[in-house]
Amino acid sequence: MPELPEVEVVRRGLERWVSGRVVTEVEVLHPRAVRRHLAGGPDFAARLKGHRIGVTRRRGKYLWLPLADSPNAILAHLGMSGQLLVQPEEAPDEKHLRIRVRFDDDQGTELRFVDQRTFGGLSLHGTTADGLPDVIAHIARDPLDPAFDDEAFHQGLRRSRTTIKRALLNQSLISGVGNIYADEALWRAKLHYERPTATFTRPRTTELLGHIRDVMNAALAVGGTSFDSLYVNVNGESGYFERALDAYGREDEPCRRCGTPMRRRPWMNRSSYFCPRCQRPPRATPS
DNA sequence: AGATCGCCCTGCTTGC
DNA sequence: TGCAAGCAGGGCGATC
Repeated sequence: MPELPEVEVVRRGLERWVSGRVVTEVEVLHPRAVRRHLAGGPDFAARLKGHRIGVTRRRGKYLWLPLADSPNAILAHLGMSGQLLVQPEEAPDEKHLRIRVRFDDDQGTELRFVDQRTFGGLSLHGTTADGLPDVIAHIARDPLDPAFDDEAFHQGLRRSRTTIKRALLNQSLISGVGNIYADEALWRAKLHYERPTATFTRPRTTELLGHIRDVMNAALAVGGTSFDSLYVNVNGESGYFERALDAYGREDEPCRRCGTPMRRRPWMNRSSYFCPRCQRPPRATPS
């Protein structure tokens, strides 16, 4: 499932292949794909028609395409299974094609939103003074944002009465970290997912942030290659499927540091993967 | 008001 | 072999 690095790969692909083009027609093939656009599919389509796409932007796992000639932006979230594809117009429709956007030029390609599980979607929103779609004003900056405030994040951890993995998945504290990268970063930092955040020292927070950035940048480096090719460019798959993971999905496999079998624990209706030796649980907390 | 939990959705895997 | 349950899980709204 796409997390920050995969979404950034998609953003770059859209910047290369979609920014600057003018929309002529929008087809909404599944209402759930525009459920965040409260006025509905026909309104979504009508309000895009004739507008030029600006430079794509991203925060966390959200990306958006500002309309160059209006104060609005197309907001996109890929959810669990969403893809934004730039396809030849004559390519057959994908099985789970939800939205099609056509352009007025001679490039011969169109933008397609394809999403099997329909957790993702597109919607149109007004933007705040800094260009952010108004409905994601509560989403914190992500750790790859140059303006991310490490000290504010640390103070946020200290203030919260929660545990570290919950905090990492709280998109209003830090955005772009999902279940996979949370487990990867905690493994690298040798931290158990149930560690209380209130006792974090500044060096511990700094080290954890470093691991989060390292693992994201490594994934981005893999996914961000071969940007000349349209195919690799816009679906982001090359980075996603070849990603080397140290923790996520490695139940019963040896820890790459100490060889101890990795464990999986049910957690918040999903799973946490960790090394029982490298990542000791806090005292008086069931592991 | 901050923290937690249920729900949305489909296809693949697992187990009886 | 067939069916049902389990699992994947981000984000939002309801609830405590």
